Amino acid sequence: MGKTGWGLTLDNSDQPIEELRLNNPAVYSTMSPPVDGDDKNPHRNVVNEVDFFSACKANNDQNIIVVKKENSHGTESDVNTGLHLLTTNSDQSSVDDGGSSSSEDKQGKNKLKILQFELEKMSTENQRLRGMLSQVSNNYTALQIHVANEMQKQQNQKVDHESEIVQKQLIELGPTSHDSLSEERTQSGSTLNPVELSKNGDKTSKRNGRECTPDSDGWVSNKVPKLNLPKIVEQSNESNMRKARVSVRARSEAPMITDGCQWRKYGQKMAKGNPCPRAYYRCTMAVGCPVRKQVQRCVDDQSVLITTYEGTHTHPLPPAALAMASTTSAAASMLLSGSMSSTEGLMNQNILARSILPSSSSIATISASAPFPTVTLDLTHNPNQYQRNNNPTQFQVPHQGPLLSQNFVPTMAMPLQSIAGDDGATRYNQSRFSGLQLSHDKESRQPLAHLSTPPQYNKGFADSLSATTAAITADPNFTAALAAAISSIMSGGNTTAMTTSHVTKNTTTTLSSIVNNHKD
DNA sequence: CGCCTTTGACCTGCGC
DNA sequence: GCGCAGGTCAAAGGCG
Repeated sequence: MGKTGWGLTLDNSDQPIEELRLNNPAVYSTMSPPVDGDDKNPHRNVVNEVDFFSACKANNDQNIIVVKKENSHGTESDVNTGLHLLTTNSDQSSVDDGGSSSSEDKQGKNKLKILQFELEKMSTENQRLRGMLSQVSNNYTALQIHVANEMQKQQNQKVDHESEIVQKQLIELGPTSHDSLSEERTQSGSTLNPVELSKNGDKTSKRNGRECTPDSDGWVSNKVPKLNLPKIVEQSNESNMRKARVSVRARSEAPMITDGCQWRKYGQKMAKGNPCPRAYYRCTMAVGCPVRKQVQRCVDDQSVLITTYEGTHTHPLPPAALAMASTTSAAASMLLSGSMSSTEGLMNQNILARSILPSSSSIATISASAPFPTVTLDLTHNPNQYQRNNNPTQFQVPHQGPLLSQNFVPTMAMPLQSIAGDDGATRYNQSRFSGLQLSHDKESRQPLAHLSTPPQYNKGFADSLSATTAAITADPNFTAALAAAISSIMSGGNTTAMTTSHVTKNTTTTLSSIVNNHKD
């Protein structure tokens, strides 16, 4: 993997010029052929390499001029210049050292002006990079939702196909084999006519039927007629979507975390073993949106709010809601795709672990226990403490035996965390993931109270993507993590939507360079 | 007046 | 079959 040393940090507006001087030569030393002092004319190449963004051409043209001056003095034979303007100025001053004091003043003023100009230029560049990062973030979350929807569509088609085959078999075999086929369908996890199910007194079939039939899941009203087979097939997919749950544990004094969506409370129940009632909400941002969530305080630590999301939004989401929605949607989709077979499921859980919970500082638990596969994101942990004891680049599948070691690819969990507080950087430091733990028994997972973060951190999710961007740009490590995520995803083949954007592509190049710089 | 919350009733699945 | 628990519905009331 070739290193690209784009040395600009995303939040360098306040940085001294010296840092830029140190970093920028790396860009040219790595992204363009080495420029020797007496080369014919490397500047054109340099410009081409620097020209990440078309809008930047004017600035680069400025660079050309300055670089020519630089080399014309011949004071730095091995300068890989580009933005190396300070060197130019110092060179000039050194040439004019023998002049009068007034000329020194002029030189000083010129130097100052050039410095100011350079600073402004960098600030502009930085702002543009921030904007692009924000756009990348938006694109990525949108892409996540799109992928989730596509996966759901594929599942729908698959189940529809199975349904057709079953219907053909029913026609061919006649009514006598009807019941046995129903049983087969039940056990294979495909759709089953609930009327036939009710005929079947076998308890095993009944249990399977709960997992596979639409009426078993609350997405579809219990009172909905259940005789129409195609409808049931359709509903079954919907209920499949609903089965996957994403649970978020966060400290909050508020009765409900603000995740950018509008919710309507439709019920409240006392759950067994918990003195705090469980509240049921459904999304009201669009009519018919199937997304629901349950909110309940943790029995062991009532400052911890457990929010469980189910379903996928069927409507456009505001930026503030995209992070959470895409996270839950992706988690649900991947969990569902992972439920196809045990091997595939395990594999997909690994993918899930990487794509949903990878950022390195929160506990994530995937529960495969019935009736609903659930991913739990634990945002209540102090990442610094936890990271001392857990290698953030590894995650475990306890029931699988050997430790599966993988490099994390931070993705969706970061915007999720980033909206979890008021101050971006602080929020991130307090809530970023500290590790990943996969478990097949959600009941056995105990909250780690000793790792708690201060309760004030999660007074409510700030519903601003700009806040997310601020959090990203404020922390270079976070930036690197995000860069790794995006560049990894894009280089890994998920580039269909992203490559359509020139800005996005360039930003990814930039971000991947940031990652490499951080690795160094 | 419309939206939201509250709350008791109801339905369903599951264990015994 | 019965009871329990989870989940949902819908009427009633509150609030802006």
